[in-house]
Amino acid sequence: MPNAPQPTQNLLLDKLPPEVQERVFPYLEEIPLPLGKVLYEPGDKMRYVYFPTDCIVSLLYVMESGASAEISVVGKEGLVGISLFMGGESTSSRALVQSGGWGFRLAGHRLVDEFNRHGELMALVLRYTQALMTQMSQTAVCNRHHSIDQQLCRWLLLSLDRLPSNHLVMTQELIANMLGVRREGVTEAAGKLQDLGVIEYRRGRIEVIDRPRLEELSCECYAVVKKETDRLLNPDSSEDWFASKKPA
Amino acid sequence: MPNAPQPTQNLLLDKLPPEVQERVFPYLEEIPLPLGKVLYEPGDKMRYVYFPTDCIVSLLYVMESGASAEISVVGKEGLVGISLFMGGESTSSRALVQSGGWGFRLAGHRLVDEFNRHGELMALVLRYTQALMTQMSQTAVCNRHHSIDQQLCRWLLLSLDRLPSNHLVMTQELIANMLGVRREGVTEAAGKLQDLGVIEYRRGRIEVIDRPRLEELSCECYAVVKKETDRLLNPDSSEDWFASKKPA
DNA sequence: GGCCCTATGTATTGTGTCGTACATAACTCC
DNA sequence: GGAGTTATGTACGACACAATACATAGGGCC
Repeated sequence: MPNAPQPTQNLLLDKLPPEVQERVFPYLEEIPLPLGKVLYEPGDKMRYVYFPTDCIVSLLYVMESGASAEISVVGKEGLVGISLFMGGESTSSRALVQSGGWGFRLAGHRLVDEFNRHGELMALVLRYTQALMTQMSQTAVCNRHHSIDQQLCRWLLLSLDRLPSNHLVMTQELIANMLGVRREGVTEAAGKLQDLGVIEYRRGRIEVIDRPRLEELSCECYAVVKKETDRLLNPDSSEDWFASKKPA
Repeated sequence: MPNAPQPTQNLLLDKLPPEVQERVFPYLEEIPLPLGKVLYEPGDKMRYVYFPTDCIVSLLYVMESGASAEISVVGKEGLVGISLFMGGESTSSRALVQSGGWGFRLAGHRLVDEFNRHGELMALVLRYTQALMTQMSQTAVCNRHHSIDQQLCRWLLLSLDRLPSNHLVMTQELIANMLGVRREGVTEAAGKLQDLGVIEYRRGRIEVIDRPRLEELSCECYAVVKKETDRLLNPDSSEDWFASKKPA
């Protein structure tokens, strides 16, 4: 984990106009977000919103049986805790750090105060929320219609977009929990991708070698989410939203 | 279809404070929403929002292959066209009338104007949007983990809550399209429910006989969505939100 | 009443994933 | 370096659902 992150590494914070940044940034707290940290549980009244810079947070639902399924992921393009400004103050899902790193947190009432100014922050976080809904929708579609092989490709691509390098620190067991499938299913799918030369992995680490091929092997779900996120959050440019602040 | 619906049959419109109703209601247009009508296609810039009174609108995604999957349903508890105030102006899904009836529509700019007053309407539609997200999330979970039998129960219950009586005018083929499964799978699941005395059906019509039993047979997904919707939209009361305006 | 269209019923075969069990290999820690 | 722990590999039977094919029956329409 590189230290001393900047708030502007988070793409939402980066995009705020200077006067909003002046109001908000003094209250941001730099905070480590290690793998496995739970930002909130179902029903928890939220006290903070989190702006990831180089980590990934999964929103997932855990069933009565203990089985789980990932609903969406949040990285540097977004924020965790939308229910604070949506009005619900809690959700029925859990927010779990899936890839460790850093982020900034902001007291809930500070965010709500700025939201209530009805300015650029409000517009931005609402558009982000719509992008998140697209991701949730497509997760539902993907769970219904696509094979584990395809879903693993989608998942790797979503993760890759949110990370500064082309490797993930991640066990197959953890991926299986996210996708809501058996670990053995992930082993088999990952084995195929390795045979094809698309990824290379060792214990707890996956490196993506051939990203274009990975996109070909993925179902359409990744592209739908990516395109819609670019459209909603980066309307002025056809450029890749995630790449726009990627460190060299 | 009964005619001459009142705007207040839609629970969101009903819940608005009188002064907001006075501003908004004059611009509402009563509109028939027959089975199969498409309110918008993916990417369509929305011109109206729709407030169903006694019909059900499905938000669904249609894949390149032509296969489809329902993301969520909207009835008298909600509105169709949230992307107007979320800022995206379009979505990647299709809105299709799944059970015919009536509703009211409002020009998009009228809704946005009222939303921008930052009053009760904004708070209400944002909370509704969060409820919709819960439904989308749970659809993803349900698609991953639950059997067709369980999903059919969930789907029947979601529909029933939004309809004025205990029967649905609906072919098994249509249900299969919504759930994203084969029609034969629905036939089998419906046959089991009929054998159990939970429902009765003939060509294109399903009557729910034993709703409590249906809730028992359903997966937890229905209850999660129901409880969260009640919490978000009916915070002052522990009463059933959907039943609160149900005609006798 | 009889015809036709469409909704529903049923059967067969194939495939993907699950549940389970166990083997092997990599990394850690002493 | 060796032991223990954890991640990954592999195999086998069971099952749910898909794909396909075709039969039957309900209800509208002439």
